Amino acid sequence: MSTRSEASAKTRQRLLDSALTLFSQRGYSATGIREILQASEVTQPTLYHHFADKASLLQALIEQHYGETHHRLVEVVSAEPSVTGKLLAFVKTSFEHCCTDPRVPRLMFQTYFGPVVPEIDGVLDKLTERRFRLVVEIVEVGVHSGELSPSDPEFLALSFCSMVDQPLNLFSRKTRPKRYLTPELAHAIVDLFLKGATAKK
Amino acid sequence: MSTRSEASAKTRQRLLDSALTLFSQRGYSATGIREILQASEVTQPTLYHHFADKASLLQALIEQHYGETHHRLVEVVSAEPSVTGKLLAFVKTSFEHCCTDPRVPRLMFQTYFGPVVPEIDGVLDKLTERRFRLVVEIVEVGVHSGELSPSDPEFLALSFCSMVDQPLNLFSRKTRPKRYLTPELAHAIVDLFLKGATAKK
DNA sequence: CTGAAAGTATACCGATCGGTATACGATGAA
DNA sequence: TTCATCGTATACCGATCGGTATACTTTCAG
Repeated sequence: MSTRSEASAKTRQRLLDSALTLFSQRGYSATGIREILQASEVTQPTLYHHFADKASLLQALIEQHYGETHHRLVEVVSAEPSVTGKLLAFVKTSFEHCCTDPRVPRLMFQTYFGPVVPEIDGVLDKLTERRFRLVVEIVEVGVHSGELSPSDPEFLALSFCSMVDQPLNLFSRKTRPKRYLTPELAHAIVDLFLKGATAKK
Repeated sequence: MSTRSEASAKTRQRLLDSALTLFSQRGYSATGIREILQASEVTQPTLYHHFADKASLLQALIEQHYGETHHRLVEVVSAEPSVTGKLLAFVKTSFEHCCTDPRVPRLMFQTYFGPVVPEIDGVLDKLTERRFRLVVEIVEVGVHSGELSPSDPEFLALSFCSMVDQPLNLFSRKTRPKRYLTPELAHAIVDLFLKGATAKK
């Protein structure tokens, strides 16, 4: 049992955790390495023992959390047979992730929509595209089966993602995202996407 | 004819223009004052003659452009009698503004969604809320008249704004937003919002 | 037992940050 | 003509930035 490497991994994780907190609040470029050191109670040489530089910290965070999130997303979507079920699972799972740790989506949106971070440019685009493709695939099935109207699947997916991601982005900034990102809101979004806002006679 | 104050105003405008370009690209905190000076071909004392500090530059930019944009938005929305017409005018005008100068929405989204800028905190929230209220009012009329389904107007407005703003945010980053933010897309968004994605029989 | 890994403590590097000080040149309004 | 305004040029301030160097413990693995 290697107590040694356990402690090492714990130190590394403490660094990542502090970086996640600070990056998601103040942003990457506005967060100093010293702040991360102080928050994680680690000295500077130790940080550079675990990570090559500041950018590597951000990269490690993005890849770790994006990987976990996407894996889970594919899982729950696959488990649902119907198009409606897949869409609902997509929204609910996205909401749940945000409620579990709002820092993660906060960092993602912040890095994606915020100022360009040259060291990361491209990586985030690929990961975001992957998530978007997941929705496109769901919608394509619906269009082909005649369940959805014969619109451009890319347009439908864009609009659906917008209806999901904008609230995610907005409410991940609040102190208690759970108050807003409810299962009821998830249902309402899918319902509006499918049926529209026009009154039924 | 005051050639003197004309030149002064021109210098001030050159500073604002360079700041808008740089802030919208690299972000507020990542943009140095020296970069702005170099881009606008002005010396440091001159900058501090026109503006108290770096934050005042950002504040001036936000108030100026947000004011103009909102004024125009209220104008075109009021000119349309129907709810559908108002919504369409809202989207089209928002798109047009972005095509005219993508730096403006880029700066807005960047400042709003990006890292917190303490000097500006609160100002942007108020301005964004004002725009949101405009949509809520439109939707409320539709709900009361029976034109729209009896849902929560705040929810409908949130979803509608999401469908508009997310593409705005995404495409304002592209080199030629005009390629994406077309009148056809504006129509499609309003149509989807009203009728939903479910196939009609 | 030994030596590499993981850690602390401290000091330093060059560069850049936002902002200020000083001295002086041009110009237009009074 | 006088004088405040608008401007340039240049140098400087203290602080912080990301990152490195050095020297010294502690601890587990081979």
